[in-house]
Amino acid sequence: MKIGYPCINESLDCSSSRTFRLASYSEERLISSVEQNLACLRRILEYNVQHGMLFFRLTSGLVPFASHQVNTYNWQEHFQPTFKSLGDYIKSHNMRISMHPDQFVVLNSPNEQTVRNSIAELVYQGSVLDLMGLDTTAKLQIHGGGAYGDKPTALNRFADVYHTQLPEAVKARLCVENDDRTYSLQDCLVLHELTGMPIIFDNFHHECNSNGEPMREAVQLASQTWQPDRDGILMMDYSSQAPGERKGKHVQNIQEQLFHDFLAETEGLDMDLMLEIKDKEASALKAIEIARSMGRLK
DNA sequence: CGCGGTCAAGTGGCT
DNA sequence: AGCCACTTGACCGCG
Repeated sequence: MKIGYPCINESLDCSSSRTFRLASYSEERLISSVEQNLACLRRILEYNVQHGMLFFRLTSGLVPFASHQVNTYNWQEHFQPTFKSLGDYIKSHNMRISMHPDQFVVLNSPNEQTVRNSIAELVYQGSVLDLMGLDTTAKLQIHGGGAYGDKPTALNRFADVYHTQLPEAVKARLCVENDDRTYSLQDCLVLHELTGMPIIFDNFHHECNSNGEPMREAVQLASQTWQPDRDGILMMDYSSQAPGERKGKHVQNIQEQLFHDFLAETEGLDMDLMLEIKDKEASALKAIEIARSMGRLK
């Protein structure tokens, strides 16, 4: 098991997602931002290794406007050595990496332009992992998208786009994650049947939106969609409800008892855990201690 | 230098 | 009808 956190390290005084407004786009600004982002990413990865956190989600903002038409610069070539070096560091420390394209990536949108933009974004994010030289256990996770009042049709539209429009380099990394209101684990299993994509399982979304499967059974169902030699072991997002807040809001700090209970419930199941908790590495560090105390982590 | 408005992009649930 | 949340705030102009 590896444990990590997404995108941002709050202990370090740098961000790996520096950007700028579209109105102030320039090649110089782009190059300067990417340089700073990759330098910060290096520091974050080093911090993670020092603290035993071997699962990390790269921010979508590493390369500003990477999939926007304004950006015609060949940043792939310019930064290839830097990406390669980062990838070598990741591999030499046996880290697991994911990326999570944001909510604007909707493969089953009825709007063709939205689909085209979504594919361009997936190509960008996949190319970051490719440039790093990471194998296909490094994943891109997206949600099922909208239902548009007719979920079966929307699911089929997703599968059609998957088969007819996605490059192989994206398909090799793409995973679907159950979301908290539209596409439950069962819906994702349908998508898995239609496409072969593995399912990234989110325990908190499952608590918000499911068909009643007990947590252990749900983890096992998702785990079965991962081909070990192609995909690696199950990736999971872990979180819990912020007490007193509206349903679906992520907690600020890890609730240690709930995390302990989750590990007890999933004993013997292999997975890597991404802690989607607001305070980032602070909770990831606590989670690592708990997992160690339960013999789930060295 | 701190604050508030705004920023490439989508969708659905809540108030 | 508009706001909010979502895996993640950061930028920019103004006082």
